[in-house]
Amino acid sequence: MVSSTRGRYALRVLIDIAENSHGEYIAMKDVAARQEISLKYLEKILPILVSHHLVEGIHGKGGGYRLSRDPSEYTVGEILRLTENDIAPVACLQNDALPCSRAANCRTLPMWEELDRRISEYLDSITLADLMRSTEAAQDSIAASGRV
Amino acid sequence: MVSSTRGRYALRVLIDIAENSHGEYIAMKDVAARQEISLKYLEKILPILVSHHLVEGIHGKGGGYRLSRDPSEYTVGEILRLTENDIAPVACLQNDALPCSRAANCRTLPMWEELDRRISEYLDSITLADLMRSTEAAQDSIAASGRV
DNA sequence: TAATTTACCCACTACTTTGGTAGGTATATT
DNA sequence: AATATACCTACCAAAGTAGTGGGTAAATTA
Repeated sequence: MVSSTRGRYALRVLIDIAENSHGEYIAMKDVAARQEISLKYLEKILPILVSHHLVEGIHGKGGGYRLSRDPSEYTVGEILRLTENDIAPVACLQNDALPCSRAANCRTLPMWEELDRRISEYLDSITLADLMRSTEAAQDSIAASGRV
Repeated sequence: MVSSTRGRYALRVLIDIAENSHGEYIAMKDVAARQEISLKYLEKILPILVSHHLVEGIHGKGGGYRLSRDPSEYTVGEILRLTENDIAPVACLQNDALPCSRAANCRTLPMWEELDRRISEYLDSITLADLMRSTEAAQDSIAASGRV
């Protein structure tokens, strides 16, 4: 699994903040309701985003979170690398992997490396701005209208 | 994780059989020794390959396994789909996934679908024959020789 | 026929990750 | 002072991973 709920929820939260805010702070209570994600679980994900300066949070009434940058300046790859343990497709390519004594003669390693490269390349090519307002339904309606 | 040890070992076993056999049966004891994988664990993986007719096994002295087809007729994607629970990069695209009520409005689903498509396309484009004799070392020596 | 070698089968276990929940504290606003 | 919010720590249930142990069945060889 490249992405578990933690990474996927992180993406959805950031998109929700981007879509519902124009600089003001958004309460997680509202995001949780809109995204149908438990508030308690969101509270475990947000500190990761705060500590890496993807969002800024303020306490107290009227508080919440806002993005630190423009949506076009976040890539999906960056967000997943922070929230997932590792996005490598196989254990031997994970950051904490022990060196493998068979690596130099491994018949499959070059393939895994190329797959890893392709996954990263794709995820790094997509920004939060690309994801905003993007849905299957929207794409279908574009297709139906002939605007393809 | 796209591939756990089960799928990776399955690939290595099939490559080992392909490289060390010319039609005769190869004992798992020997594959286990060459690949440094526990024989007991291999014995859990092979029945999966037998039941899907990727290999044929015979009992008794001189027995073992051999490939059912030419190495060029196995794709990595096919092998991993049999040995891994699922190679989808996210839970909502797995075969046994429950329908998601948010799918039509999900901002991230099209991206996950495209990622899934790219992973499958790549893994389906590589055959066992491609992997045989392929190593980093071999690629390095090709590069060093200027034969790139 | 007996011994040996191999595939094959079933039960069990230790460990890690995932996806949460519970209950509270700190901080800011009204 | 009351309220609303972020933030923190601990805990838990379920599932998946990566095995091990202890056999049985079938084929070959001596």
